[in-house]
Amino acid sequence: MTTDVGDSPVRTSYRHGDLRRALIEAGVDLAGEGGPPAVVLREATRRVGVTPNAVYRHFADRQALLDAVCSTCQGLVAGAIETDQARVDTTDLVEGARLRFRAVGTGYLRFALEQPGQFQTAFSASSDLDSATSAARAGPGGLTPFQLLTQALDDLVAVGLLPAERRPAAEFLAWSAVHGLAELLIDGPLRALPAPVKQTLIVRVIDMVEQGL
Amino acid sequence: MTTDVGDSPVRTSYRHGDLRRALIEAGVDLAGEGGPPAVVLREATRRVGVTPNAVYRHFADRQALLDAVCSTCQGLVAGAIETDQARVDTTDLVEGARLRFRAVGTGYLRFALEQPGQFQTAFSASSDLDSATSAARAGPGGLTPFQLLTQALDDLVAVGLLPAERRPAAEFLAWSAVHGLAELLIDGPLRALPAPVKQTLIVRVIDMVEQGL
DNA sequence: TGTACATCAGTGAACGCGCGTTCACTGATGTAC
DNA sequence: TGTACATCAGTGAACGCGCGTTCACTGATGTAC
Repeated sequence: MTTDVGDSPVRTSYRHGDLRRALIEAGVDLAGEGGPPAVVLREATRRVGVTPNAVYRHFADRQALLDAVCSTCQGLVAGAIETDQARVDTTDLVEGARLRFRAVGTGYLRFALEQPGQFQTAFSASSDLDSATSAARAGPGGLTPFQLLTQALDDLVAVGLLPAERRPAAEFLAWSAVHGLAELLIDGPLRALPAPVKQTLIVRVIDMVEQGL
Repeated sequence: MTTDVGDSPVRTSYRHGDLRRALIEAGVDLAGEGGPPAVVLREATRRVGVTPNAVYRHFADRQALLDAVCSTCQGLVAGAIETDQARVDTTDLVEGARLRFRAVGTGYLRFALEQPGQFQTAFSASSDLDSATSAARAGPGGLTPFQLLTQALDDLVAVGLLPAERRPAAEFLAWSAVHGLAELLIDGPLRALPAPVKQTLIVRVIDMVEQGL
């Protein structure tokens, strides 16, 4: 099909090389364009340049491909959170913990706005949050989005910003508020708001979580 | 097709009588079984006992039917909120306003748990929140869910429980937290939780909103 | 009160579409001798 | 180093399915005279 710059010809269609990964990547692209329902098996094969039935060498069925795509999208969310956390620059331990906690929210929401389709896919029906069986859900740092949130809350307690008795279930309170805002901003009634207003809402929701926790 | 108990025979298939309403009702049932994608035009006509193309006498296309179903589902959510608000029984004006505010959250979440598919349909992509053009979104009291929330917040301010300077955009903060919890409980990672634990989370999220606002 | 007629809500048949999946196959690759 | 062979990742053709939608039609209903 094509040849390398080097002297050894490389067939990209027959013996693809890494068709499994290529299909997942195509699926992630599709998810970005239209969420989970857009992850269409035949379309993924079209983009990779392969016959539809080739999928079945690597996945049991369409659902298995979709599951892999969901996990990968969750890993991308984790990466966005890690990026925001890495930007925190302070020597103050307490303030550092506080800002890294907030970065979970900002990273999560930033990704939701930048890649709404992939975001929705990441947290659609069938996906787990922290199962250790698959590393695909994790970001470069090895943690899933949910695990990053859990750790940030543990750090808040360790540093004295969150009373230990309020720690239980705190991840679900924080997650609810931030996830709900994401849904309203992406899909719901707030989707038409101008970007700066959206940013203001993001800050205010994270404020509310910080105070209400 | 069938006859009434009375002396006048009633044809239920030909000249249906109120096919438009019957199709919407079938659509709401379908939404309850599988959310928006389950609102399948042909299936709705099957349930009503009518030919698929009969739909086009009453709706421009499938999307128009789905829109009507979404609005109706939003009206059902409004009804659930009104029910919870009606249960508030106190002569204390301040406490009454506070409890009716919380009832917006409990009614919303109660409906989400009881009718997840209809809930998701109510607030899916294409639906508005407060447009006055359609009364279908309103409950028996004539207000949409969003309008009920807005009013409850206004009452909090009137009664002195919410400082006026914190009023702006408060509906979006409250809505985010409650809506997010609904998503996590229905569709997301919390869907397998036992019912009592879910109830505890509901109370805690509403607490968080009340304190964080 | 009776008859002629226009209306229009339904029918019946058919369409093209893209989907996921299955079948028997082929032929490049890596391995054993 | 050369040859025979098993493996298995891909092909090509086809399937049945249910969907939304369009067409020309029919016949019960309500209205005008």
